[in-house]
Amino acid sequence: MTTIEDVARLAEVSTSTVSYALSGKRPISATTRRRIEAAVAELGYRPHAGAKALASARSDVIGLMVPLRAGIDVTVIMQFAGGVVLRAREHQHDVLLLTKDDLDGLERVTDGSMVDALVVMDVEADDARVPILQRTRQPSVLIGLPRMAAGLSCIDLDFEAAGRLAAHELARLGHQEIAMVGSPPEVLERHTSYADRVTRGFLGTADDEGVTARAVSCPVSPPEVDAVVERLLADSPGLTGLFVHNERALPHVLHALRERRRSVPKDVSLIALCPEDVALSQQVPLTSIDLPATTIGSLAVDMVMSRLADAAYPAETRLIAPTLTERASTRAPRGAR
Amino acid sequence: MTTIEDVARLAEVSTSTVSYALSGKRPISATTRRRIEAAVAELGYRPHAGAKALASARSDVIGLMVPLRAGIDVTVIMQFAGGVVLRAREHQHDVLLLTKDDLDGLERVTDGSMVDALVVMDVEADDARVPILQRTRQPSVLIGLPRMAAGLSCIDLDFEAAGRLAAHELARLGHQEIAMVGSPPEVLERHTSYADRVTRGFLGTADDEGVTARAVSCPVSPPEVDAVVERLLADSPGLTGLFVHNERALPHVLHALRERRRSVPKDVSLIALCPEDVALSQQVPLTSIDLPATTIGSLAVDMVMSRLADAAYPAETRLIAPTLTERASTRAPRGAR
DNA sequence: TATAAACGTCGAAGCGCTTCGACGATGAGC
DNA sequence: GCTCATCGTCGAAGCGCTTCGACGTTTATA
Repeated sequence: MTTIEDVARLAEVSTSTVSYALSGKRPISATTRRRIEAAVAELGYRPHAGAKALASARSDVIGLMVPLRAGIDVTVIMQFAGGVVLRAREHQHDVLLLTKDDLDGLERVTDGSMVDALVVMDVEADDARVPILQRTRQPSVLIGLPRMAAGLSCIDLDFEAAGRLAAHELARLGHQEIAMVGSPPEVLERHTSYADRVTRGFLGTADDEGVTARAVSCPVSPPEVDAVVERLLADSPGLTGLFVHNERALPHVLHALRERRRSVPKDVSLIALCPEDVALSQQVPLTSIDLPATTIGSLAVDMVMSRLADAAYPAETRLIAPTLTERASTRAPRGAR
Repeated sequence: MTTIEDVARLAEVSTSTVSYALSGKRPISATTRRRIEAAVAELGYRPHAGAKALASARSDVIGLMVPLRAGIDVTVIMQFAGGVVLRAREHQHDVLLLTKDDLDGLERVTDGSMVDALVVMDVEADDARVPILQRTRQPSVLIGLPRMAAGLSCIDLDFEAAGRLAAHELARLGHQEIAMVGSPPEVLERHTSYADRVTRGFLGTADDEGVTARAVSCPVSPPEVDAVVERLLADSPGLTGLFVHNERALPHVLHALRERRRSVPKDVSLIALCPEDVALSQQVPLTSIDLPATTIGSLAVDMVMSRLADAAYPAETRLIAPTLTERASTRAPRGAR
């Protein structure tokens, strides 16, 4: 292994000079800097991460807590993670992968100074991780909104606004009876914050606009989705507008409608809340509200880096405004004015 | 931050004794061990990861290189990653997330001693990472088979056997004209090793069994999949058996068949090569060859840990035998004997 | 032109941990 | 009863890096 001392010897300077040249924390003359850079290149020097962490109290690693049990909207998770990793690299940081339920792991990496900061995904209303995060030295940002988050930064799509937007758009098109197909029961039971919020927004706005609306939970297996759609159509014969926030059920919802001879968008208009590529890879390109997971991941990293750079930087909550893109799955209902 | 010295003071022993008690590398009397454990618990002591890494030349972290650009079989990737993380924890290791194409990152974490070992996913025939891995001190295991892998361990599903198994099963059922719907063109162009291997197995065995077979590449967007199926049916009017190794195209293949009034399995038998939950979440439960991604991820970690524990442990290549589970998407063709 | 400020570099002191060698105290073997 | 290994513990020497204070040397400032 080549050390900073090797570099110093070859460049004929002291190790501290090498350190300063590399970190830029003190001015170094152009000529010695060049000599040092040459030595670094020649030896292929890379600082030892552990030594650096020990001496500087910075590991240059951020922790990312992901729900890793396959199943829940894998696409979304991967996009978040992708955004986080990419942006972390731009900030010269690596990413340590932690699983959502590994509370002990969380304490291990914070108390053991493995990570400088944390990004936490899939936050629930009363998330067990929140109290731990509140008492660690490391700044963290939650993707999602817990009930209580004093001192913690949060970021998320403004799901409530997304629900409102969907209801508003369906109402605007003239739909009088609409419904939301939401998250699987497990998710709702955990009170994963976004699920509650989107429902509230949807139902509230429908109410305001004088439109009949309901919201149903929806599992993800084809037969169960089919049953949900069956029941929905039976209970609401006049249903013409659907808002689906359930990535995995989405294709099966479309299939169930097709089976029942309900054409999208002729008989039923459908708005999806999902990543753009999911909306585009259905049989019909779906009018959708984008879930900009990559962007949110990147922003989460930016936030946490700001707090790392400046201890006085305040905790904040950011809600990303939803945008709706009209595609081929919505139109005015038959006989609308 | 509480240090080993705090623990030593409270337990009234030297720091080295604490270290030995915690690592178990030297015998410690039961009484002092108890005192130390009590002190550790009372202070909530966690060793500083950087200091430990510096002193012991072990970071207790393994690197995981993942193709993080969303798109390619997200489910599979997540399952691999899940298996890796879970098993790594069982070996007292954390996981550092690296992206596939970050070659510099690879060198940074190896040369900088950030990781003790590496698990590398989505390996191509001539993977640029292979030479780097060969010259690092850290052991690594590749998920996939590169053309040349001297000194590196590899593990993967035996994709060639999987191709053979699929062809054999279709032939056994009596299908005379079969086809394989394979990976997207991008994947094939990169010579991602599994794609080549599965095709070879499929065509070879079909040939041996005297069955007409072909293999086509297949993109993932619905219209493109539709076109592929269209062409396939046009070119092979007698086609009754299909083998699909393309998780993202899978639902659209099923849809395209349905559109053309080809019932599965009445008119066309279909075998999928994908994770079990994907096979089960289609409209028809699919006869499938399982891609045991979680298992492979776990095994990869076990392999790399063996090499870490024992420098003499040889590099090896392990191919997991495929298993086929019959479900509702296959049967003998009409009028077969 | 004298004087303070900024520049460029060095040496040394840690950061918190592991591990080697040493050393007294036991217990076994004969 | 004496030797010798083993046990249990300690002290000290690093691991490779950052950073503080110090100390010439320039360069501006008046």
